[in-house]
Amino acid sequence: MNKKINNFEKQLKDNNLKLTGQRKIILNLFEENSDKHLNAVEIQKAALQQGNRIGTATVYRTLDLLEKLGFVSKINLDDSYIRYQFVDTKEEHEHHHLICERCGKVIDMQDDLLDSLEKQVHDKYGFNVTNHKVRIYGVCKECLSK
Amino acid sequence: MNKKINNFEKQLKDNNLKLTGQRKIILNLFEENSDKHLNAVEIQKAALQQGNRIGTATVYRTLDLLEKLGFVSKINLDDSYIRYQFVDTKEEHEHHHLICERCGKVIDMQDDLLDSLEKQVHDKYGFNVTNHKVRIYGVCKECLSK
DNA sequence: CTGGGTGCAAAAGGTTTGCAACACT
DNA sequence: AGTGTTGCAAACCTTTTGCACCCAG
Repeated sequence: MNKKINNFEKQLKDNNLKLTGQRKIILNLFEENSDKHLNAVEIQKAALQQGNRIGTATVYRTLDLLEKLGFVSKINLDDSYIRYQFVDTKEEHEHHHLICERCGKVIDMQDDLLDSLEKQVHDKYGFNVTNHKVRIYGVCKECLSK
Repeated sequence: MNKKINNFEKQLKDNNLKLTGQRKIILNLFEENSDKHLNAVEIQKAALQQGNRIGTATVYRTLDLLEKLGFVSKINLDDSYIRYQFVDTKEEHEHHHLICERCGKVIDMQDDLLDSLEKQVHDKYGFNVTNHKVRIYGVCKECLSK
């Protein structure tokens, strides 16, 4: 229970940083919305709905911090926002996203389907792969059945 | 020679649009820089270097237009710009990008390595794939050999 | 107590929009 | 001639920064 907060507290201490109320709130929001892909504005609104007013600059600075500490990762859905998503520490690479072109839903895809691709890219381009970001567009199951 | 401009002219006519000097200049810039991934500011500067002053709004509106007509496609390299690249009409999907984390170079990758992936995604998520965007991060051949 | 953190408001950076003048067709 | 297009400047939207005040350790 709240292992993430404890881990967070430890990492902050290790870096001479402080566990503030605002940082707790934002980390908790990510925990509660681990299926979503939040941007700064959405975080601020969500906090406000819980009765917690957090300044805009603080939200942006906290997002930077959480990313640097590896608790969230940036994702880009081409909508002019920088979005963030809770990181599952078990994942080796970032996971990927299926984006439905009808309803806009974004489905997380855990599979690491690109292992074979890395070898091909290395052989053909002499390129040493460290990570990859994949967005797959199409129509989701629900929209297909309508 | 200049098949692209002729095709462009035809498509514009079909849509009751006009072939203006600015549009020609911008399309030519894409042709001359088909290996690059230009943003609006870069286009404007490149035009100016050729002695062609084009207004900012015109650049943005022309990029929208070229994208809608299918001559260029948006690509996102996570650098806060909307970038565009000349579309090779022979390609079925957009092509993908290898991004070197040392020198920043972006290499185009024509291979459609993800055909098998589409089937897997369909079987597992009931998701009907229409397109995919892949960015692969790592270290390029030149940087590796240094 | 003291250095890191917060909130405000201003600035920055990229893109979009309104409008009068302009130029393809 | 007439409609689409341009350029300017202002507006917009998201993110960043400076600074005085605040609070966790």
